[in-house]
Amino acid sequence: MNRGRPRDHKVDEAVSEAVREILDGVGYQQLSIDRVAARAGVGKAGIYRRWRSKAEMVFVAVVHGTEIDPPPDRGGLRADLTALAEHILVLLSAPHARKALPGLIADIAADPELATRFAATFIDRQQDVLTQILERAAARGEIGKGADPVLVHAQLLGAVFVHLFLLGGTPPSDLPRRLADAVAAGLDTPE
Amino acid sequence: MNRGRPRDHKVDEAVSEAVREILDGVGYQQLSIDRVAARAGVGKAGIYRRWRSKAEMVFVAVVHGTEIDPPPDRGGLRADLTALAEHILVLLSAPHARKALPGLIADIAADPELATRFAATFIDRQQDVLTQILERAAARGEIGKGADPVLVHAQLLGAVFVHLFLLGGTPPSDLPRRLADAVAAGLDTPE
Amino acid sequence: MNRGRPRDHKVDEAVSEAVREILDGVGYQQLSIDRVAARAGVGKAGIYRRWRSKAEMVFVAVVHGTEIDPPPDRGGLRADLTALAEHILVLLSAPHARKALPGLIADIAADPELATRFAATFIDRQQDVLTQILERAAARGEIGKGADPVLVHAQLLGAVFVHLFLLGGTPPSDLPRRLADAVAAGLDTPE
Amino acid sequence: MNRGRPRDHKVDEAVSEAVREILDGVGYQQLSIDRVAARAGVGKAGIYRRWRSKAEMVFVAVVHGTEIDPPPDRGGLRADLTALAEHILVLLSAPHARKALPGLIADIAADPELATRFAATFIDRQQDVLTQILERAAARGEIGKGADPVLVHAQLLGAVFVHLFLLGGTPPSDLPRRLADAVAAGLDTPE
DNA sequence: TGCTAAACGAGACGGTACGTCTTGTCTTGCT
DNA sequence: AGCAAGACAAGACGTACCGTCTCGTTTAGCA
Repeated sequence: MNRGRPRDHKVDEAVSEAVREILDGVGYQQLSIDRVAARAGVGKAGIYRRWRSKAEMVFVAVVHGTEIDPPPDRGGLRADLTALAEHILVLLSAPHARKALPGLIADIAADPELATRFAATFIDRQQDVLTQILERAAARGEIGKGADPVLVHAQLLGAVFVHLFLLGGTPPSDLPRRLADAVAAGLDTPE
Repeated sequence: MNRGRPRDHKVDEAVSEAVREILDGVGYQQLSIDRVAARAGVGKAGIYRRWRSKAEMVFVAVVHGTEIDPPPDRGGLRADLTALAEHILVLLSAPHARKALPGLIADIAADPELATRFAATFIDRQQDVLTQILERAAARGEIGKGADPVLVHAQLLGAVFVHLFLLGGTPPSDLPRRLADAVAAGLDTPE
Repeated sequence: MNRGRPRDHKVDEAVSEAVREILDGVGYQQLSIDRVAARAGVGKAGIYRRWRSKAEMVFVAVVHGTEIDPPPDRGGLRADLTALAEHILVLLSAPHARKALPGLIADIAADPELATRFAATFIDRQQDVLTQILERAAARGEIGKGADPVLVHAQLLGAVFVHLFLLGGTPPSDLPRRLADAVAAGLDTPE
Repeated sequence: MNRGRPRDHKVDEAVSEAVREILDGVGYQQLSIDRVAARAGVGKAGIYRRWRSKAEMVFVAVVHGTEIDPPPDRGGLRADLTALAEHILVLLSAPHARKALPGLIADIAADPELATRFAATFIDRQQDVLTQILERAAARGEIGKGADPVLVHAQLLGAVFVHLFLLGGTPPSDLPRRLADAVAAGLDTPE
């Protein structure tokens, strides 16, 4: 039996929207629960009822719905990897994500419970996709069977992350292709 | 002409030590300027006189002195890359660094002036080293001349970063070697 | 015509009991509507349906039923006044009252509507009783006719209040008698 | 040795003034620490550094400086008592006091430490004055020596309190004289 | 027996205030 | 002029209540 007044979905939406607006405006560090509540026209209790912390709230507002589709077969390893790298780059360079990610990752790293959730929703999906890509490539005979999807994924995601958040400027537009080429070249001679 | 009392080097040392102790103890987010001042037995003004922000202070205390030596030639591309990856891994997984880096990167990303300094002290050195390594390999004929040190460096650093801060656990001990192998394999065949 | 579900008397009782328990436990300031509702196993709406505020609710739970009986003639002014002072002392020093009164009076003083009600149920009764006592004493010839019941009542009630709530400790057990003596002495020479 | 920046007296003054303005405006219950800080242009920390609670802050702002002077001899018991009653009435019916006292007394009653302080600054002074008055009257032969200053004070203060805070309206202007007469009459005849 | 209306417990809603903590600046007396 | 100490204004933190509301359920009188 469902007791009590049910939660109002409008609150979730208003908060998510306010989070994105504030991220765009002043960034993650200047985003405070008070500010989000005021902007969303929502009580602070309504936020704490849903999320344990600022990081969790932003995580849901920014990362939610970024699930990757099962990757269409583009006919070859390089094309598949390019598509995946492109997808990662688009996710991470979306305006909200770009503003939120460094701070969000810092808070996630300090909160094991949230880290688990982040890994499950974000990392694992991409690794799964990569696993499929590598299996398809192996089936085609492009590469051997020993390729480690975790390592390859770390190279792709890591390289995009470094470009976006450590090198500062806009990454070169051909980054996904060049990255996919480099990674694929490292794979195609079966070890 | 130098007027007034000269700065006391003991302050710098006491602060750096306090920063490292607090990082070890409670991590970057719980480290506050007040706490550092109290722990170091130093006035807050003495800290603000030296550093503009918590991020800058921690940056100096943690990243300072991590300059990489000119890389000894280990005789081959893979060995050189393994050594570099190993170096990066050691830097990033040192206890203080591991505690500080996610938060530090977040604050750096939000502070352009500091971002420039971080890039200069940390990123550029590693890229320089990598440039030397790639030039030596090209001279040996192991690879062609077109290799992009920025991209390769992003793969190395990024992959280590992802393992340490997004995957959570301890990275496999052979990560540097496997990473170097993968990257080198991507370079072998002159494009 | 009485349509709809009638109010459940158990709610009134459960709330009154919860109020008294919480007063005994943590006092008036820590008593909140939420807490009473939770303790009584009652919805907050059920409370607000009956009382406009915490003060009103506590007022009913604590002061209710403290109506004074028509005062038996004890044969003399001093005896009558002692009985009244004793009655007031007992009312005010009952455990719940002692915990509730200072805060309750503060809230009553800030709420004119409630102040009216409090005066009618609490003050006026005592003044009426005192009026009877003074009239009986005048009829006996103990005092003249000009005695002001309001002033006398203020001395009695006020002195008890000061002892209980401003002097802190337990008032001396002979307070009612001594107070009645002093007040009677001030009356008995007809002015 | 006095280390650190000394407290700024302007803060004390600004807070006291803000407290009085807010009391005049909206009363004790609506006076919040946040509101006082904002009105005074002062940080909340500056308030909590000085006072433990709202009650303590208001107590100092409202009751401070109400110390009674050593009472001039007005030549007779009734005149002395009238002067004292008048003094008490003036103190309690001053605008700030009238707004603050009910709530303040409630909070004081719930805080033993503050109750002690309140008794010492407010009650004890008046009792001392009354003791002198009674001793002078005894020396004049107006009354006996057994008069209890505590009881007499409770009658005076209590009666004024009841008039001001329980009866609601403005007390009659001759209240001090009539009260002094009644009390004096109760003392005249040495018991 | 079914219908309607109000009361029921539960708990979410937008707000306000709490008391604490942190930030970056400022002000002492001492060195 | 640098130093340690610590006060300053500002404002965020997470919690607790406020008084209102919205659920699904229960209990009555009326049809």
